[in-house]
Amino acid sequence: MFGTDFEDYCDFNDSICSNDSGFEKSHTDSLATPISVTSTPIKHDTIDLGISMTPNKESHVRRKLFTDEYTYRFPTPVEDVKVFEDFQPLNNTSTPVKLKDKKPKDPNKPKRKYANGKNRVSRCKSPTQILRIKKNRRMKANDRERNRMHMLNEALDRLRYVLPTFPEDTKLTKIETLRFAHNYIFALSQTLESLDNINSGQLPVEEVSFNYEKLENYPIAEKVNKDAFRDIFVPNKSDESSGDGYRSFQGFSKPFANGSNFLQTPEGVLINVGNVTVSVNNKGGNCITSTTGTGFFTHPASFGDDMFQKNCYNETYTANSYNNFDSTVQNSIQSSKEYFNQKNYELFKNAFETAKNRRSTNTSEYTCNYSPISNHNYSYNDKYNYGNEAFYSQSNLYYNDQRYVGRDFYRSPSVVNAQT
DNA sequence: TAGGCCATCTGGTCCT
DNA sequence: AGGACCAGATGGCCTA
Repeated sequence: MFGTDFEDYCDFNDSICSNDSGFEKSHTDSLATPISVTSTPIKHDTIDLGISMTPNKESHVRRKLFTDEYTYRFPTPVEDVKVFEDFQPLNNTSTPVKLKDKKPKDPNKPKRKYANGKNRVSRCKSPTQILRIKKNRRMKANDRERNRMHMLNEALDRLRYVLPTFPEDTKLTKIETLRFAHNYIFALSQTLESLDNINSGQLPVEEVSFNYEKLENYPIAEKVNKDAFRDIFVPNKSDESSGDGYRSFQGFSKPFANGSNFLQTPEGVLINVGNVTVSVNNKGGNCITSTTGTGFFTHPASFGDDMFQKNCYNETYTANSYNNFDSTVQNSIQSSKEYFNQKNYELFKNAFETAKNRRSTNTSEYTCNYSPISNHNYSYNDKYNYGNEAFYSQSNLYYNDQRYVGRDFYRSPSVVNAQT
C-alpha cells in the first residue's frame, strides 16, 4: 500500500512513530467545524499515499453560519468566563499530552551504558536518513500548526455563536467577527450603563434615543469609543418624529437603488444609516441589520408557522404591567417611537441573559421553550432577579431563542422576539 | 476575471 | 530537541 519502507516514515530512535506520525488525522472536526474547513489539499506525502488528513470540502457557502446542515451543538456550555477558561479542546492534536502523574525516576536504577562508554550511542545517519528525519519533523510541525489553527477557528466559531446573526446572514469573516464582538459587547455594556443613568434620574428617559446622524459617522464595523457611543445614544431632542409614524432620518450615506436612504415598501420602510439598515415593519417588527450582523425585534404577527410560536403571543401588551413605573416611564414605554427606553433595555438584557442561559442548559430544554405567557405583572425591580430561564416566560415580554426550535438551532441566542 | 477570504505549508524565533 | 507561536507565501474557492 505504501509502496515504500516503514523506515521512510519512521525515525530510528525518536517519536515519529508516535501518535502524530502524520498518518492520522489529528484534528477531528469535533467542535465548531461541522464540515471540513479545508480548501487546500495538504501537500505532504500522505496525499501520495492516498491518505488525506483533511476531509474533502463540501460545498459550503461562505457567510452561512447556521445552515440547516450545521446542526452541531456546542457541547461545552460557555457559562461564564471561568467555564470558558476551563474549556479544553478535545485532545486530538498531535501534541503528545504530558501526563501529570509522571513516574518518579528510580535513583537506584543504573544508567544505561553504551559500548563506547558514553551514555548514548551516536549513530551515523546517512543523508537519506537525515532527509527523512527532517521530513518527518516538518510533517509533525505542519500537523501541529493545522491543529493550532483549527482550535483558533473553533474559538472564533464560539464567538460567532453568541453574536446576533441570522441563519440567512452570510457567515461573518474572522475580522468581522472580532469587530462585531467588540462593538456588540460595548453596545450591551453601554446600554446597561444608560439604563442606570435613567434609573438614577441623571438622564430623562424621553431624551434617550439613537442619534442616527451621529451613528452614521461611526460605522458599526469600526471601533466605537465610549464618547462616540454616548453621542449616539444620548442625543439632544432635535431628532423628533416626522409625524407620519416614522422617525425622521437625515444624512444617510448609503442610498437605495432609488437614490434615497429611505425606501417605502408594502411591508414598511427601510432606512439606511451608514453601514446599518433599519427596517420598520407595518406589523410592528423592527429589524436592524449591519454589515456585520443583525438584531431583530419583531411583532408576533409577523412570525411564520415555521417558527412554531404563533400561539405564544396571545396576551395583549399593557403598560400596566410596568406598574412600578411612573407615568413618564409608562408613556415612553407605550410610545412606539422610542428606540431606547425601558422596554428596549429589557430586550437587550434579556437577550443577553437568554444567550447565557441557553448555553448552560442541555439539549432537551431547547425543544420546549415556548411556554405560554402568564398574566404575571412583574415590577421593574424584579428584572435583576433572573434566577432561571423560566422567569422569562412569565414576563409579558416574550423571549426565546429561535435557534433551538426542535433539536437544531436556527437562530443565534441573541436574536430577540418581543412584543412591541 | 479580480479580489477577498481561507487553509495550509514553511521557516524563523522564542521558550522549556 | 521539540513545541508554541508567528508571519509570509501559496493556491483553492467563491462572489461581484
